[in-house]
Amino acid sequence: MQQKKEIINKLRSSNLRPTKQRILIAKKLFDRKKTFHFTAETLNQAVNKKGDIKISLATIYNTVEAFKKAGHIREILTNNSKSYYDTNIKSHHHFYDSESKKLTDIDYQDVILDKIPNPPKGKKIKDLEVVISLQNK
Amino acid sequence: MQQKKEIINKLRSSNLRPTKQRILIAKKLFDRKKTFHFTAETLNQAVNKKGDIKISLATIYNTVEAFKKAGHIREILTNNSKSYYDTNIKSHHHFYDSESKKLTDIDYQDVILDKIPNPPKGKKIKDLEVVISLQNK
DNA sequence: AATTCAGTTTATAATTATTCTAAACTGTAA
DNA sequence: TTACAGTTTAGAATAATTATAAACTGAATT
Repeated sequence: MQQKKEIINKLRSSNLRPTKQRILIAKKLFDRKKTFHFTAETLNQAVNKKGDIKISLATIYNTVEAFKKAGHIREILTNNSKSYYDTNIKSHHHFYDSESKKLTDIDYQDVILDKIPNPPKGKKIKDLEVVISLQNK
Repeated sequence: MQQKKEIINKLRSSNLRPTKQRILIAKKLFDRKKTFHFTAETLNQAVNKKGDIKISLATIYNTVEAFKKAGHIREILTNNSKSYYDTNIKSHHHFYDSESKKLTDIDYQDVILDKIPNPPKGKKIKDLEVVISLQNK
């Protein structure tokens, strides 16, 4: 469980002023046992469900972008029109269920890459993602 | 080089009436040596550049969707807001250059997966994609 | 504690990509 | 040649996201 102080430090350490809104969003995102997959829409619902304070959708977008830039969350590849994010920032892989449009983490040790290509000249590898699309049997 | 007849057969075989527009789009897509990566926007430009006939953007979208359903093209995972497609329909992988927003095919034999996870109960694997994001050195 | 001000939030407008609508058009089967 | 389902089209509608600019606020300075 992340204490408020920890959250404030996390924000401060990435040059994000710890505002009421950011603290509340950070709590929703990081104060949980399992990692969390979300879109701007689902985060907005989660954050504005309870009485608390009302956070505008623009702030949801701003904050998600700021957290992404700071490396606190990462964006996941899908071919859905919405952007999906994950609070698990370690390099890892996903199942994408095209029926339910839900993502699930794949345990890191369950994908083993034996060979990966060299990047083109002048480029380096920033990230490698494996996405396994699922369909009903 | 795909002859007009071949293209018409391709369309017919997937129950797509071979209209002027579809034939022209199919030529642009399939009558080339290398596989082709495109978005609705770039395809629209490519198709409407030359004098030929004018194809509306709605038809571009309709046709891309129809070709995708028929399995003549496949959609590629990116986290760009636009949809990217590939005329290479064999399962294969990509580099995604986040600076130029360009995709490049990775030779099939250059990625070797040694282990992949079992799909969840009731689901089967539809596709597996590896995307390697690049950044400048 | 009051002041200051850059950083932040907000409602709303704007933009971008895509899908929908419904009228006009066209390939093809009869 | 006709008839009609399938297709195309312009333009409207929608969905997700980003931009704008006014109001607000955290925190450094007085």
